[in-house]
Amino acid sequence: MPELPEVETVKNGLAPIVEGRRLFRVIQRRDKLRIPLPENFAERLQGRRVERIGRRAKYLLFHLDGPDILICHLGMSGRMTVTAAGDRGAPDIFGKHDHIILETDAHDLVTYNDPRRFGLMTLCPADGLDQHRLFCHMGPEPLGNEFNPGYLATCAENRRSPIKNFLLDQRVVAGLGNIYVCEALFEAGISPKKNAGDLTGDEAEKLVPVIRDVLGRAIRAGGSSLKDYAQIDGTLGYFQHQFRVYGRAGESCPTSGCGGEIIRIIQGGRSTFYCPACQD
DNA sequence: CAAAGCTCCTGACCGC
DNA sequence: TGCGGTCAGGAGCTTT
Repeated sequence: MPELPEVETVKNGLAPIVEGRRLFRVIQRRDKLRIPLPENFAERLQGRRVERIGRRAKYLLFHLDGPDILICHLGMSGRMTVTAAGDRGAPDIFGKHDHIILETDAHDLVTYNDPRRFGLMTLCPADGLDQHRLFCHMGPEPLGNEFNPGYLATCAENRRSPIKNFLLDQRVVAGLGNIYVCEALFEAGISPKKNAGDLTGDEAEKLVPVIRDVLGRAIRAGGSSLKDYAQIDGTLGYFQHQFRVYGRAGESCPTSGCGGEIIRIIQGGRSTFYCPACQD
């Protein structure tokens, strides 16, 4: 599933295709994704120039020369595919789950495909992004300066939920998903079951750089993946990571000398993978 | 206000 | 081979 590093990689892959380009044509093949698409969605995008593509949390932002910003979320199963102008068949053939197609004035296609439709696209006034309902309660970026041990410790005070759930709360920090929270807690040696309110200052000091490091490594891996492989099938942002605990229930703990076994538990209805021996 | 529960959706997987 | 049942999962919204 696309987590923050994948979204960053998608952003970097789309930038050279769309930045500075006008949207020559926009094809909308259904009324709604996770939420309804806005009125006149395609018409409002068509003819606009993409000034810049950005990211906030796991949202892609297409900054346009018109009144709107295009907001995209890839949800669970969303993908962006680039089809170069020279590789297009005639006529265009679209897949069952190809929902939105952006054609640039260079006639490259950017296709949004999402089988489960947990993703969304919407528009928001260019000067009102921070006031938009999706963003107005959002916490700081995990890679930004505002997310630091002091902030995290203050935020965690008196909180009664497990640290795992706490870190997934987008109001606390925006863009962390299930995989990277599991990985970061493992690398920081903190139990996912620990109450957020019981987080010590030392643990906050450890956790913040670990989160940055885990995300940073994945982004760098995505960058190299993009460079090496993105041309093959045009799909952006998916690459193989070596996760230490995620998806590894039953395997032995990768910490040398630990000897524990990674287990899977459910927290807040979601899988958590961790080593009960070295995360306490 | 915080925390828990609900919801959207389909592919994958399982047992018969 | 096919079919019904079950499950996962991001994150905003609703309820407690």
